Amino acid sequence: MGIEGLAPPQKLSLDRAAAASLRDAILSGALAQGARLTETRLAAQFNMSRGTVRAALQRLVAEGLVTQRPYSGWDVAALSIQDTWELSTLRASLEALAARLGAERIDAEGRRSVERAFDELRIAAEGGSADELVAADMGLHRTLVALSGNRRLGEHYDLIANQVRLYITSSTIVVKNMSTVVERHRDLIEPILNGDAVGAEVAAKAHSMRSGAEIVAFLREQDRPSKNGVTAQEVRTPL
Amino acid sequence: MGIEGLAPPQKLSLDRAAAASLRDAILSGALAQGARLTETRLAAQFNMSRGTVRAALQRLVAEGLVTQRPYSGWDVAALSIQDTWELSTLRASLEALAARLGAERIDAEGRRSVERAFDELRIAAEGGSADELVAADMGLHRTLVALSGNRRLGEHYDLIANQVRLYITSSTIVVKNMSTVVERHRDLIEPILNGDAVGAEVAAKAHSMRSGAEIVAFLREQDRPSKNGVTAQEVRTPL
DNA sequence: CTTTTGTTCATTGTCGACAATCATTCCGGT
DNA sequence: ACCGGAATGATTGTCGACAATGAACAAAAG
Repeated sequence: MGIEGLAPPQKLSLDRAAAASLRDAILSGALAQGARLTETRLAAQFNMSRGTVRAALQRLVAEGLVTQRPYSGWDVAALSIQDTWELSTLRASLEALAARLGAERIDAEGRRSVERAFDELRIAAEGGSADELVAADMGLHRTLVALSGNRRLGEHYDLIANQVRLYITSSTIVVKNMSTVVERHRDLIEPILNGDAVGAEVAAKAHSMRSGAEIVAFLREQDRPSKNGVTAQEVRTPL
Repeated sequence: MGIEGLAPPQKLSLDRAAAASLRDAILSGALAQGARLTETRLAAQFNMSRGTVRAALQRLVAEGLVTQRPYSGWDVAALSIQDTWELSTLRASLEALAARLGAERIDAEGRRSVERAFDELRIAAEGGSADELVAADMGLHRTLVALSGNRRLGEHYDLIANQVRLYITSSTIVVKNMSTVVERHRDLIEPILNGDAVGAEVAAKAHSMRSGAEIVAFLREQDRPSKNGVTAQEVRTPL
């Protein structure tokens, strides 16, 4: 047994670090959807070789945050309304699966982790910023997915959740009613905590579908002409 | 509108070509699970630079067919029984979703494509080889997924289906009863062709879960000690 | 003999330079 | 003015060399 509470100083390889930096920039909205990414410029900004940023970009392609057009360039992924529908549908399906599995195998420690995440959400809903609320929301969902005990499910969920974040942060969706958020998540976690597998599955699907439908409705309402990333604004804030 | 069934002569970039070659070798079983892959040797065999094979390997990592151990090496993915369970569960969920969506929006052309794929399966079941049967089976399922109209669902499904292929081909699972295969798939496609969404979802989940359970049972029966890729046999046939 | 430490070697990580490709621009012809 | 095609510039694709790292082995201490 190692020394308690002493994590190894994880040294990321350069390309991983670069990928992390780019990922943050994209998910925070600093890099707009559809923005062009050139290897040379990134290499200069990051003080590293082009091959290294190339590796980083390929990682992000695998995550669905960047698209590669051969011999032409790399773009920050631009999501159409069709894409948001696809992502919402997929997310609902995966969360429903996770909820069912989680309810089947939840134990004392699992309950604690869920309740802890739920408390964080409550706190954020009362006095936190919008960003904190979004973070707590995603944190709770991630906790539920982890509860399923299915590592691959978690991986695929992360991929999708990250892409969902793409348009959540970019469009700064405001939550109408803070207390509603808490209520909804209480309904979501209750059957899981009770070990009610089918109830959890139903609740999770309803929860995800509703939030997905709301996002799609919000984007439709905006009626922005960026059906396919036509806007392609440049970088909002420099790296 | 282009000429029917005439795809442009896609010249893959070198790293894509290398990735394709490696993918084939892995999925065909020529490269055993857990086999070590060294950049230098592959570069020599493929007559290309190390950086290029590196890019190819990274693609395969994203597909879940290869694992990367930093500063240490690349391995062909080795799946434990836990992994097969995870993959089966995920696949079942995605196929159920696809079946429901497909049943909701099927049209005349969709019906034709499904029936065509089903015919191929029937033919393969009667007079084809085992490989052909597996290919037709996967083809039918892929057709159903495409029917959902959800591109991302297709992408995630492909990732999982490829990993499933990893242990299907490696363990050469033999089908006991050819006619059973056809029967089962008839039950699967019938509600979809009828536009029965909930029936399709139920049938698809049942179909996938059963096949997954059978595979897990088969692997358990084999009781091979490769719980975590400990076997790590070398390359069976040279590239 | 076991455990720890030092060393060597194979392999990955990173880099800068050159080649292939694509998008644009410019020019001549009509 | 309009259109086609060649030149041009920018960007990605590919390569070989050097540095950093980890794993296996050997040596020394207990």
